[in-house]
Amino acid sequence: MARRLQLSPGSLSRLTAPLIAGGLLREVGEHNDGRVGRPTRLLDMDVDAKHFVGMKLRGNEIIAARTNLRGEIQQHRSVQIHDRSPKTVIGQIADLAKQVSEGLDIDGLGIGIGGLIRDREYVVDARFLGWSDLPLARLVGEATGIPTLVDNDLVAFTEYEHWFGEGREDDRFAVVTLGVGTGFGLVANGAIVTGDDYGIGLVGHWPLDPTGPLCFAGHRGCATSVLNSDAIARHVAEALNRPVDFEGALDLAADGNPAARRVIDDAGRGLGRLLAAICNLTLPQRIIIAGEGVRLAYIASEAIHAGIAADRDPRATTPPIVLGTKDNVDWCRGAAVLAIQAYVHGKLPVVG
Amino acid sequence: MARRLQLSPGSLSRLTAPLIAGGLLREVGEHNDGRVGRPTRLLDMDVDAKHFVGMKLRGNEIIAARTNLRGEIQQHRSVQIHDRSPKTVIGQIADLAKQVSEGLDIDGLGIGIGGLIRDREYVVDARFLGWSDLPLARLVGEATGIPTLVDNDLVAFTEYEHWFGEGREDDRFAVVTLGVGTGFGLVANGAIVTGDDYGIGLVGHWPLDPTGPLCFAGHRGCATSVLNSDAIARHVAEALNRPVDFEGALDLAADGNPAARRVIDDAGRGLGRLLAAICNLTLPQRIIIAGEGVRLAYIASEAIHAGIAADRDPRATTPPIVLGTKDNVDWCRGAAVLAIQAYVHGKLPVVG
DNA sequence: ATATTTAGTTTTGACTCAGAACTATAAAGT
DNA sequence: ACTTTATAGTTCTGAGTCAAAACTAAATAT
Repeated sequence: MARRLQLSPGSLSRLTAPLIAGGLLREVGEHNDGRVGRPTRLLDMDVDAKHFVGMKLRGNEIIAARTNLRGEIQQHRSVQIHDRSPKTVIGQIADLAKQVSEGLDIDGLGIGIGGLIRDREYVVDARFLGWSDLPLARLVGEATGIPTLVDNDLVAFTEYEHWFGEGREDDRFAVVTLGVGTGFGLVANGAIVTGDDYGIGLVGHWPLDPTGPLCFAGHRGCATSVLNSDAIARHVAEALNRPVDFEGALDLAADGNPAARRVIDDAGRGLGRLLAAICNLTLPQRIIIAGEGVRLAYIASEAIHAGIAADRDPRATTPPIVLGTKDNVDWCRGAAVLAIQAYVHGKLPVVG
Repeated sequence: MARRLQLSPGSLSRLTAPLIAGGLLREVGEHNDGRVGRPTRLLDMDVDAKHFVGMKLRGNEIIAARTNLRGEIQQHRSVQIHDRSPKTVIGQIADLAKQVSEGLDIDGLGIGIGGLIRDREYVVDARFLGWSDLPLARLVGEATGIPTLVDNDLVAFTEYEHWFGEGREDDRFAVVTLGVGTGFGLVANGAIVTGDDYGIGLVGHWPLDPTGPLCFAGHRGCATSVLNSDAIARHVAEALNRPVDFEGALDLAADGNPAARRVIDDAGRGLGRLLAAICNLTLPQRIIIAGEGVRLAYIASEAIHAGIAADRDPRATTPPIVLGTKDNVDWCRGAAVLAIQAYVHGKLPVVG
């Protein structure tokens, strides 16, 4: 279905011709829904015409994936970080890029990092790696020969959802990630909302429960103390007086263990209040919850909706809340989208 | 200073010629900063070439103002509402429009209402007037002969700040209004953020203080119970056991009365926490505080900053907070901007 | 077999833009 | 006082884009 969005058929021919010649678009058969007349020639992007690599840097691990033009993962691999010095890590990045490319030509490399990044190039501050003021994109570009872009991992993840994920139809949506930290990303008026502070972790100590436990920084019932997977595991372990990890805590809650249920529901209610705040301030058309700890949102669904209801006007409509996977490779798709966007916009940096 | 923003001088000539001929642009002398060469011919908008009227509808009052193309007020007037039937109010609107126009040709009329408005035309729900599903813009257009647009009062106010006010340089800013209700407006990525729920009063019951008083709806320490001017006056009056109004309460706090100071500081701290939430979620470049109750923000400045600090990462930078006036006529400028925008975009509705 | 309907391409004319050529107006040099 | 130089601003020109029209292609309907 060659839908001509606001474009005359003449212009469409003119514009698609070079893309077909260049191998980016391809005719994929014909379509005729029983009506009279010549059938339409279906055009589809040849999403495998180009390849990109996305990587997520964590404190002790690099995850890498090769994707096509749509951010779909074709190959992935990870490696442990033992030495956090930029030189060593950049060497590991270059090796990993070579491994996941499998000899294919890579058009761009995107890297997502939890921290403060400037201009999709400089790591201003990434404390979990001990890095600051590092021109990472240029260094990796030189080491790999691939045009490279860097950004905050949540920016990258949000861009993925915006271009190819659950938010692709929306002009306005929010992303919340659960795990060892709580992340937030926002798209409004068709573009991601960022600022100089982005990457500090602005919702990490959001007050969720005035009667909740204290976090290390002294906030009562903040996201870190109520919602983080470590905190949840710890609270359940303390209640049961035996070691429990995050997944174990969720299992117990799902099986009806009252102590675990209470901790999980407190977390769910807190998350709901955060979602209510997001809805009240940013009026999203959709909320996407993802991250390693997303299973919490599946198990505490009722508590989440109770938390939302507590802080919203009863007349307000709550947008659909979609839950993603806990797969860590998803972060790589986000990182790859940084490169895909630069490719599409003709903004890929020149290497060498 | 004819700055050609991304435009060749040739195009600039072509584009400005019809605007000068149409009377919208005007040459206002020459300028030569001592350098060699022909001096630049300065162009300025003839802001008085067109006239607009903005009105704010409240429960018992209509405020109207005539403005120029820049939303600057040239004349204003108000009238009491005794009968809230649409027919009567529309008649008053028409009278008021005629009075403030003073015989001048009015190019557009904007109306701001606290409530749910659709398509800048329909009043879906304005409970303080008891109106619902009223095609107000069309009816007023017919009654006055002036192309008319309606929108939520906060949308209108935010658009004013966006086009001509404190936010005109920013791509991203927030507006908070204080008074008998708490209002919130957001501009992100260069455009206002609204949704179907806008107009319900989404921050009205925002939780500000877990130990605060209860509001009528049963929320502890919500914006209605902590921040509303009525609530503040009541709390001070109860503490002093004598009648006090909002301005009186502020006067007492400014003079150092401990009970008043405590109520005002609680309100300021609560407002600060709301501002912190806004900053954490929307990363504004500026926060504008206005409304009838804005004096609270002047008097409780320290408490506000303490409230912000409580809920923000210490590394985060807080944007400039600018305080507006408590003048009710400001709302009319917002309403007029609705018409100015429609005029500039060529979207003024046809009347008759 | 011909007509009709829908899809898609090529042609055409209107329009926009940047750059070049040109005109206007100042200060600086002789 | 006249010429030169620098800057501002207009008009002209050629490239590019677009929608509409004319035309070609491929299906069903009669």
